[in-house]
Amino acid sequence: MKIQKLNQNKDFRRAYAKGKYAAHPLLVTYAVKNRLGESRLGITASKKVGGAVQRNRARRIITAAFRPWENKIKNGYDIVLVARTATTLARSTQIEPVLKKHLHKLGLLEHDEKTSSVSDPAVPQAHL
RNA sequence: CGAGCAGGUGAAACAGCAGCAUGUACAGUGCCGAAAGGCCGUGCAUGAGGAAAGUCCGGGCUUCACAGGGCGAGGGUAGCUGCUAACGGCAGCCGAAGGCGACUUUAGGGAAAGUGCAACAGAAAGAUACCGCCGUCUUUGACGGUAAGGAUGGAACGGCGAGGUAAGAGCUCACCAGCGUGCGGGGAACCGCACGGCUAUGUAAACCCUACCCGAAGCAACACCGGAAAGGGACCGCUACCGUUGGCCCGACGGGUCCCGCUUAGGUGGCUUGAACCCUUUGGCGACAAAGGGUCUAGAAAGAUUGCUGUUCACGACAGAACUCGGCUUACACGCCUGGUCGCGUG
RNA sequence: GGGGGCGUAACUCAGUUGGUAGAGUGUCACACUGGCAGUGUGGAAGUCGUGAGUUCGAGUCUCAUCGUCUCCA
Repeated sequence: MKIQKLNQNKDFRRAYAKGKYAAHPLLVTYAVKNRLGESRLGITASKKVGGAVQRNRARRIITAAFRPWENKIKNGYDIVLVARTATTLARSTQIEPVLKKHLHKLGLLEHDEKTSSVSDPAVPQAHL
């Protein structure tokens, strides 16, 4: 199942206002049901994250972390992934467990196998 | 060897796996569509910067306005000569300031066209006598002369010395500074010399004057496709039926087709071959120009070179194209190259 | 991507031709009251976002820079 892109401002605002969310210093995930019969994904990095270089990097890391889960998402959801300041300093391998935990918590995976609770990875420090 | 000056250049490298965008080739009688075309797969090629940034200037391009010329308003620039498509940019030179020097910095036209302002202080801020000095008289003062001295200030009829005088003063003279005229040099800014009257404060990044330049807006421009709801025009019909107005009749409106058209969701183009880049030669002090040869080098639309692993080193700064080009300004870890200068030592 | 504005006391704002920076609210002290509120009197509080330049002298003029708001689909 190919995930569509979410690009309308009204859809983002609907996700923030009505959706369920899960938060972590590296990533915030919002999810809300839509009536399209397919799922859509939006990734945002606000100006608070940094300049264009930092925001592009944050988006790329989150895209890379999301790729393994792309085919396992339930249909009919709008998902919004929000980058934070610490995301710029992280690696995609550190983002992925956070995303997995969030997807489980929000019930977005098709085969909801019972996983052992994932421990939060440490937030990277600035000098790394 | 040390210190310092100027210019140029690079912007970590390599390998493996996975992945993204564009172009191209091939394949499936695959999927969507009336069609044009789009989507899906595999291979190959290409894929951010010196500042891509700030948006401070100047162009290309597009739309609107506009016959041509003049005057005015508003804005900009300001030594001279050149370079350039153009510029407020660049090069060389001149003047001024700084440095032992290599060299650096410089909004650097006009204040005798006019107006304004110069707080406080000071007698007085281009016009003047407060104290002082000198002279005269009707002598606790008045009048006249005087800018050498005091005091105020950022700035006070140029500075300093000598002569001169009642005391003084470019009144006279030497030197310096400034202004004007003449001669000589230079392409010009300007420089040098001579003479003259001895006078004019500062501010034009205050108004202003002089010379030159400028139509406005910007790719979210604009063009095309498409065209919801309302509206306008033309034609058809003016008959039947229905509704509204009306007590009723007549009449009016609501009808159909075509065209125009504001705004709006969406799509396509604009979108990358260009004052382009690289090399060589020639001309020029240089900016740059000319000739010859070679190359095609991002073009997205929520927005593309990234994730993970490994190796090496100098251990990686500032930072991400969005129509495009030439500059300026600002940010920045380090490395390399070239040419001058000063000091010390040795020959 | 491209236009336009605004930064002054803790807060909200004034500040005409450059010449000692003000107002209201708040805050502090004192007085009126037995105490509080309220009123009155007096006081403190400012690198004028930052850095250069012009000028004798910049909140004001010029340039650069930082932050913030807003408009254009």
